[in-house]
Parts: sequence; C-alpha cells; structure tokens
Amino acid sequence: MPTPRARGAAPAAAASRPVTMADVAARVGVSKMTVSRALSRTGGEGRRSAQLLRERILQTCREMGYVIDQTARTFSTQRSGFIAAVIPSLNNSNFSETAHGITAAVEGAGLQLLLGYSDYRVENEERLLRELLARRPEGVILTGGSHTPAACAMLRASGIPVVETWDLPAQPLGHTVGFSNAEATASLVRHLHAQGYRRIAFIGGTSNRDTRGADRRRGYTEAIRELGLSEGRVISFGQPPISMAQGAQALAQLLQQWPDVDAAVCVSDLSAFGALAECQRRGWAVPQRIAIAGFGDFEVGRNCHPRITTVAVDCEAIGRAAGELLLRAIDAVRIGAPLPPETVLVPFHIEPREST
Amino acid sequence: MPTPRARGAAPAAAASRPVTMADVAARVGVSKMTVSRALSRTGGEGRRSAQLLRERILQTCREMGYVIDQTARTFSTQRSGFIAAVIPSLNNSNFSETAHGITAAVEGAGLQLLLGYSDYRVENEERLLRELLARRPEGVILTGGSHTPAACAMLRASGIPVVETWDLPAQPLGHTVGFSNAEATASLVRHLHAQGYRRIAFIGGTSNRDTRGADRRRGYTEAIRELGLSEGRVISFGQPPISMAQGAQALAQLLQQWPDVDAAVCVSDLSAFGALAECQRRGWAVPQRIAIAGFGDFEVGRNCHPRITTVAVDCEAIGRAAGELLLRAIDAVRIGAPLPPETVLVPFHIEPREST
DNA sequence: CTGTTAGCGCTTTCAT
DNA sequence: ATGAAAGCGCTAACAG
Repeated sequence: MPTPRARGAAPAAAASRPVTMADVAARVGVSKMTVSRALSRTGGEGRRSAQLLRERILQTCREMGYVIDQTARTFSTQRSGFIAAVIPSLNNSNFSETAHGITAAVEGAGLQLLLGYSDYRVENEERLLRELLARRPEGVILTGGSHTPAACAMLRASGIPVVETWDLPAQPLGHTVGFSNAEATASLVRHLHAQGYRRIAFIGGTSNRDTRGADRRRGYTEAIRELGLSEGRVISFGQPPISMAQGAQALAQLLQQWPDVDAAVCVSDLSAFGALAECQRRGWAVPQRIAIAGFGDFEVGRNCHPRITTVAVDCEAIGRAAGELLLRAIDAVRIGAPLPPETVLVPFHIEPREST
Repeated sequence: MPTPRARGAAPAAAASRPVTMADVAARVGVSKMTVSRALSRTGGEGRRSAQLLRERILQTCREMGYVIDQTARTFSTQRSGFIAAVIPSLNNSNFSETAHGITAAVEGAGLQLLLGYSDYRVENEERLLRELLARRPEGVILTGGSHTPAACAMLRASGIPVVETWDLPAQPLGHTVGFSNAEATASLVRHLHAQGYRRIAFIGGTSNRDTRGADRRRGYTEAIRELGLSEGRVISFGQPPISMAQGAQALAQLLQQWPDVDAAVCVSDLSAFGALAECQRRGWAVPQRIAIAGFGDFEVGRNCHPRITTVAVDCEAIGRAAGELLLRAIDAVRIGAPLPPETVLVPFHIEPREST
C-alpha cells in the first residue's frame, strides 16, 4: 500500500525519505509482515517456495538500499538493543579497557554499548543519564558509587538493571563489580613499609569529585596509622582528572614541605609519572633519594625508566564481569524474576618495580 | 485515560514498566498533549494559570521519576537527536580531545554524541556504522578517509551529512576537517635538518590499517629525498595502536641496524616516549647520542624528561570544527538545500623541546 | 490555551 | 505460511 507521499523507487539514490519496509513489500508484491519475517528469521527451514521468496525479499532490500529502522523496531518491541555505560573519562586506559571488556561481554548477546563520559562530575553524570535513559537502554553500567539523588531516582524509576563498577559502594543501587580502593592503597603502603620506607607521603586530589581518589587517600591514612608511622604527609592538588603536570607540581611542594620524606604514594600512575619526571629534572635519584609508587598500572608506568611500582587491577575483567552480570540481570528482568543484588570482587595486586 | 495494564502509581518504586506520559497526564488530570507541551516548550510567557499548571506538571514528572521516551519521540518526529562519531581508539588523548570538541560544538544544538571505536580496523568501522545508521543519526563524523566500499555505500544511501576528520582524503565522502599528515611530518623532518641532523630515521607501523601513520611515513620519505639525505632508515613494527613498548623495541632494532643514526622521527609521541625510555635504560643520552621526535603532542611528551619535540595539532579544534560543520550541514539538509562539500584545514606546528 | 485525532514503521496477535 | 488489524508513546495538525 503506497503511502500518500511519493517515495522514490530509485535503487540507492539519496532519497529525501529513507526506504521503508512497506516500499520493499510493495516492490516484491507481499505484505510488510512477510518482509519483516524474512528479515528477522535467522534462516530457518520452511518450504522451498518460501525459501526462494525470502531470498528474493533480501535481494530487493539490497537493491533498494533498505536499512531497517531500528528506532521503529525499538519502539514496537520495547527493546532498544543497547546498554549504556558512563565512565569518568575517555582518555584513561583504565576506563577504556573496562569499556572494551563490557563490549566483549555484551556483543555476543546482540547488544550494543553506548558510552558516555562524565568528566568526573556527578552533575554531568546525572545529565548524561537523563539523556541515556530517555533512549531506553536495557541496562546501565556506572563507574563508582557516588551519584546525585536525582540520578538514583531516575535509575530506580527506570526499572532496568544497574551495575556499579570500580568501587564497593556502601549502599549499592543494584549490582556491583569492584574492589576496595582503600584496601588496595593500604596494601601498597604496607608493601613500602616492608621495603623499609618509613616517611611515606601521599599525593592526590583534594576534591570529593573523585571518590576513588578519596578512598585511596583514606586507605593510605589508615595504613599509616596502623603501622605507627608519622602521619600528615598529604599533598593535595586540584580537580580530577589528575594529570602528570599536577603530579610534578605536587612532588615539588612535597619535598619543600617535608624534606625528610622517603617515599611518595600517588593517587594514580599518571601523577606518579609526573612526580618521577620532576625528580629527574631536579637530578634526584629514584628510588634512592625518594621512592615513587602509583596506582592503576598504566602504560606509562610500565614503560618509563625506572618503571613505577603500582597497584595493578584487571580493568578489562571489571568490564567483562559487569557486562556478564548485566546480561544475566537483563534476562532475569525479562522473564519477570529480577536478580537479587550481586557483588563481584575483582582481584588486585601490588606490582613491584624499580621506582621503589 | 488509563492503559489496560495496571501501572503502579508508587512515586519511585521499581515499576515493571516505565512511567509514561499518559501516567503523568492522568495524575495531573490533563491530557497527554498538555504534558508534552509543558515538557517541550522552553518556558515561554503564557497566562499565569498556565505557568502554574506547567510547574505542577514538571513537579509531577520529577515525583514520578518520569523520563521522556526518546525512542517514541524520535519515531514520531523523525528526528533522532543524536549524531554518531567513530574514532579509532578510546584510549588516545588525540581522539578523546576531538570527541570533547564535537560534544562542545553540538550540545548547544540539542544533539547528543554517540561514540563508537573501531580499533583502527575498517571492517569494525563498517559493522559499527551499520548499527549506528540503523538508529538514524542526523549526521556522522568519521576519523580518516579510508573506509570499506560497503560503508561508503551505506553512508551515501543514508542521505545524512558526513564529515571526515584528521586527514585530507583524495575523494571525500562529504565534508572534511583535517590537515596533511604527510606535510606535517615533512615539516618536522625539515626542522630536524635545520637543527643539523643528517641521518634521520623513521619509526612507525607497518600496516595500512593506520592510514595516518602511512601518510606520516610518506611525508618523512618525501622530505628526506627532497633534502638529499640518505634514505631507507625506516623501522616498522606491528599493528596499531602503536604502543610505547613497540617504540622501545623499534629503537633497539634501529640502533642495531643503523648505528650511525642521529635522529629518530616516531609516528606518535607514544612510540617516541617508548624509544626515549629505552635510551635511558641503555644509558644513551638524548638528544646527544640520538635525538627523538614524536607526533601529536601527547601529555606524556610534555611531561617526561627530556620533553619530546613533536608536531602539535589542536585536536579539540578538529572536533569543534567538525561538529559545527556537521550542524550546518544538518540544518541545510533540513531546509532542503544540502551544503556543498566543504573542507576545513586545521593548523599544526612544530613544538621544539629538549629531546632534539 | 487545551483537547482530540491520526499517524510515524515496525512487530505482535490473531485469522486465514 | 501469509495477511490484516492493532498498537507501542509520542507529537503535528486541527478543533474548540
């Protein structure tokens, strides 16, 4: 049945309006439903004549340059076929590896990953989430456990499964895949203590914008206290994302304020590398004059000289686990039996290198 | 008008079905249209009573955790409200800055950016594009000028504006925002020549997966020839994304194969940094024993010691220009007067630092 | 200013 | 195995 407005039958010309399923059906001389079924059926058995018809339909689609309208399909089936993930920053190998892991986990299930980044701000996360949820993702993966009340409300109202990653929130919104940033940093401090370091400082951000950073500082403080070391050697710089340049600045400030310091634990490998480079610029031997440790096992820390002792986390595994958990949760919702909240702990380990 | 299936009126309980506009309308006691208008109208003048009603509607939306169904809206208006961009890699500050620039340019126009990454493979790009185009983006931004024939066909058939970035393709699909990677690398070689270097090598990838890398190598070769320097000093390593570790390996190979080399031009700052660290490990002074230059002005090259001479490109400007151009093209299509193909050249410059 | 009606392109359901 | 009708949630167009 041709629609009122004229639709070009030209094979692949940039039509003013895209070709619809009805156009294809009209051309083949069948109903829309037959085309719909030909496109969705995976290629079943059927009669010989049906097989041929199906082939003819697919061929016609190709000829006409027809691409199924996923927006209409989504609308009709109430299944968008994608999941949303919000990460703090694109330009951070930890999070981009996590995104890879998510992709790997969900692509087999025919779901697409839609990515957004918050620049480490919960307000941005809220805005992003509003836009993302408006497109009806089948599930959401978040980084960290800190969100605005409005964001939490939207997430709850959406009724879709949520996985929080990279952290162990006290009150999870749904499922969790992560580790204790505080515990990991405390392990690192204990490792340095075992190596003989006693005047250990911490270099990190000030704000609570980066809650993982704050957790790491807390882990440092707790370990220092527990080991009976002298406290208070904490240098704070500005807002995340923590940069190499900030690490360099912080190191300069650190050595001016506490010249006796013998080791610096940095909130990430990026700031650790900045601190390391600053030492090289000043001619201070690392680790002889001062030891430097980081967090996250970034490429730069594995490849610089000396290489940086760090806390290694399997970022891609976080993504894979989050993706798999979300998949199970989505299936569970679909059959009407929501999954009770689960927590997956991912392991971390200290990677001793030449910088300490 | 309540729909057949029961819908919980509970404020923010995890409803099995998301709240719809009809639910909100029923709660407020108006029609769907009034809610629709209250949500879409920017906040005009109107009567005092209408103002109050609008406020009450918005408040009810908030209370009920209502999020507009963008899929239905898209379907109804035939405007998806998003643009798609494909970048080679997430974990590359050049491309993530470009993505930032795109976001900055389009968010004012009420468009959302949907990001995909191809891992430097045109086949991945094609697959991604198929899924993206099925969701009816209003425009597409691509990285580079190399795509599969099928991808080009889909793009053309979609009839939506396309911008290619980071390159100057010989046969653009639509609009272009970029610079000549070959010319930029040639400039760098001429800069090194002016500094007195004569036995200049190139470290880069082998494959044509990274066409920008291949262009840079071509620029190197042309400049070497033009300057009458000795040719052939090219070390190639594996597949992109080019890594720091590959740069280190390549440097070792380079010095073994051509011990007389006095400068190395690397395909990116990442491989340049790997090469630099390898020199430090071997105790070879940079730039005295060998000078090292990179491409892209990455954070690591600005912060390491010595800092790396590089070709600086304003990546965010590429994104902004691409976003603005796409916006104009989308508007032009909407009024039925497609924009003729445009090309925007973004500037680059040599950033001399201590590594040369 | 507000309500009513009629689709957007597809799939589901039921009939043939 | 195929077709016809209904409807997913929203908005454009028109009526009041």
